[in-house]
Amino acid sequence: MLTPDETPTPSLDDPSEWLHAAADEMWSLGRTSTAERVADILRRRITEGGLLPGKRLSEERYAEVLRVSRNTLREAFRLLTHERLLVHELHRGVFVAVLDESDLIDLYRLRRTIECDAVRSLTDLNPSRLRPLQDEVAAGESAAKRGDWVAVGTANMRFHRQLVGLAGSRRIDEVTERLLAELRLAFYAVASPEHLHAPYVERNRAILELLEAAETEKAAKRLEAYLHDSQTELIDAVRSRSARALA
Amino acid sequence: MLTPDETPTPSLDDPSEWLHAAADEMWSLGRTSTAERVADILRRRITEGGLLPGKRLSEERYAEVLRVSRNTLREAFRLLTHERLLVHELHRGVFVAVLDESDLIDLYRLRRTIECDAVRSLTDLNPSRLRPLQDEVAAGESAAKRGDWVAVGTANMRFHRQLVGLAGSRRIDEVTERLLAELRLAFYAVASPEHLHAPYVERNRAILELLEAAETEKAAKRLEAYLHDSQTELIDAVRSRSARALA
DNA sequence: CTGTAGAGATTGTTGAACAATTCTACAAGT
DNA sequence: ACTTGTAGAATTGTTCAACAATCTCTACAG
Repeated sequence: MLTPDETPTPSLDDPSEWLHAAADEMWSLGRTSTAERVADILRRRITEGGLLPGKRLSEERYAEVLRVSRNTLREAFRLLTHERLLVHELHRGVFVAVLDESDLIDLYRLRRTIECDAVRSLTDLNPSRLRPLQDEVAAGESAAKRGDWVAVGTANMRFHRQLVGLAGSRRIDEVTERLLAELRLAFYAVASPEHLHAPYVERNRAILELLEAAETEKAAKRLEAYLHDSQTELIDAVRSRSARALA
Repeated sequence: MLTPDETPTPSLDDPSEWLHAAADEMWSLGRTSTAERVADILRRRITEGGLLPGKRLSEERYAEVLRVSRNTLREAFRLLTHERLLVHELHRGVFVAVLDESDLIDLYRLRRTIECDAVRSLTDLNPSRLRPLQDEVAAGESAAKRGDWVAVGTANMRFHRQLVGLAGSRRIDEVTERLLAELRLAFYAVASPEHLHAPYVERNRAILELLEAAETEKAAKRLEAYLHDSQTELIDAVRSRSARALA
């Protein structure tokens, strides 16, 4: 992982605009702690690409705009740091995490073991439990048809989350959750989600159909190939993007 | 996971004693943040069995004895909460985590996939990298010979951490780290570590020797059996312990 | 151009205060 | 005996202001 020093900190985000709407939401909705609500807002802002990797988040500024104390904001920062969306450096502050190529390789490495193992564990699965997967595949296909590539991306994420969820392990779900959240950082950092997500809509369907036919081993193999290809595509995209950034 | 309400909160820990020594350490050593140093102290206290599962940690009391502000202490609590050593309940405080049987099953489930996959990935491994494993096996054997079962337990933990480390993945290492920390909660909650750790000293050696012979698949199979047996033994131990607690 | 000193800015930590919520104990009713 | 309700105590949640510790950046000397 690159430290924020090495990146020319793209600072395209002006909190004074979008945060006002969010600040209202803060105090209307919510039965959780204030820190968690702050974290929710920032998390969404990060995963939706509003806060770019490398950006430093000033305590003073964000505390003021979100109208919470610095202590509470720091609490929210801790939450997001643990989710790896932010990185914290002593006496320097928190930054939106920056993933380099080795991070992507590492993430996919873990993702392959977790997801494939989850699929392989699905012996005699009640077909009704595949329903959420079917829904997500359908959502992805319809989104692709109307060219909504952001929706395709989220449907894809949800498909894989549901897939792992079939294994029925709380901790595996959690690891997957964090994994995908971190990966999203990279997805939103590349230019065209279309090229990145399009081919995987039908591959998800293929995996689903194998599961419906109770061909777990074949499904796992397909998934492994899927993840391999996805990894190389994403890395290529990030590479070409950083090449463009240098030019 | 049981909520603290359901357990008769074993409250055998008196901070006023052991914490004074720790409080000195606080301000002598350390180049990290105060919160992290506090977390280190509490973590060690928990994983070494001084703070029993279910125990509630009062903010006021611990802040006073450790001589840090409540805000800083809460930051430390949050660190440990994310490591799953503590659980936080809104407006009720933090408690040392309590693992039930389903947690143990879940932990071992994840542990099997992670560790076995790590071993299976070890094709053409440089034999010199097995050195740390050999050291830990030796440490375990010598500790067993002199009856130091706590040392056997830690050597065992370190062996498995090193084993996973051979895969060379930062995130897999992290998941393993958290996994083993959480498992230690259960290990220290049972009475006799001897019965629990003794048989695994030689099983670790067997796995090591298979790796030395480059028999990765056989090693993985052995490891899987190891983890299966370890799981049932641990669960039995916890069961008999809770049965005793009821009597 | 390089290195460094010092001023300015930012984070780290504290302690006190008050609000919000939970816990405790006891009284009343069934 | 058991539940229910309700004050009051105790504890956590959150804020604020201040200061300490550390980093960053500018300006200047070499």
